[in-house]
Amino acid sequence: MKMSDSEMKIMALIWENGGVVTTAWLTQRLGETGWKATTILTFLARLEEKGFLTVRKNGRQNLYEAAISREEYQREETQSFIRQIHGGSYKSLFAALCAPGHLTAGEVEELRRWFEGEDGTKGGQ
Amino acid sequence: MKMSDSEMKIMALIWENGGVVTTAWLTQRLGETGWKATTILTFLARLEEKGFLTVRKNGRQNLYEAAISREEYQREETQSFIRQIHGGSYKSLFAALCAPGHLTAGEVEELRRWFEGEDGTKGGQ
DNA sequence: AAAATGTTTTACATGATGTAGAATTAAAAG
DNA sequence: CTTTTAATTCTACATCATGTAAAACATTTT
Repeated sequence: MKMSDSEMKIMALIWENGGVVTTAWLTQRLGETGWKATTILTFLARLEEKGFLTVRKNGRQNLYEAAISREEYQREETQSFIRQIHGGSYKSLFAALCAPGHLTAGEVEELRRWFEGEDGTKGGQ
Repeated sequence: MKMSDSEMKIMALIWENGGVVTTAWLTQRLGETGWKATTILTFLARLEEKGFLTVRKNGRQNLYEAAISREEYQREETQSFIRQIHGGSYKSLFAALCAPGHLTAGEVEELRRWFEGEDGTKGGQ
């Protein structure tokens, strides 16, 4: 299940916050979007339906908490992306990354160094 | 502009073929999908609208040719993916790839070796 | 001219997404 | 304890992408 752009914007805030958030807190942070309160609530409800958030109540207020970490979501999306666009081939992905005009030589070098430090057993940073 | 799954299936055949294809050829290859001729034509028309195919006529037949290579499409999708899911960070992508349960330690090692051979100036694989 | 064949138009259902008013419910105030 | 207030849930709807294909149209063949 994928997040829409709007849903992603909300999840980004929740992930950033790192804990339980209230609608009020979110609404305040989302002020610049111009979204009405009910619009935000709709997105939150959909995020719960999709399994990305858990909701519980405190009095009449809702408390939301991420049900998946940003890293886990990124991992899942990355796997799905490689399957869809690169036919499941990591090499195809790497070739795309290394193509001229995308990663610069310097960036490739940086990643190579980073790679040398990887042992494949530790998780994302 | 993105390709839908059905459109992608068609493009895969065209890319595989490497040259100009006719509807008849495609219809034959797409036999197992069970798509009606007009359905295929609809997908082809949409692929042209989206700029992925060029069409020209030979008598009453249409001739289709890819307007973008598979590699170029993969590059564009990869860039867009990194922006959307990893906030533009290559490191975030790599961290997701190296997370336990995705690439195996052996695959990481293989990629690391492959990376060492890269100089960042040459194109696809 | 008629028939066959390939293409273009038009159509429509379904589902995702953005958007938010209405209705409901629960807490706070009086 | 009743009325107000504030937060949430329901319901609604327009738009767009997608899958699907019949109907209509245009060319060749026969």
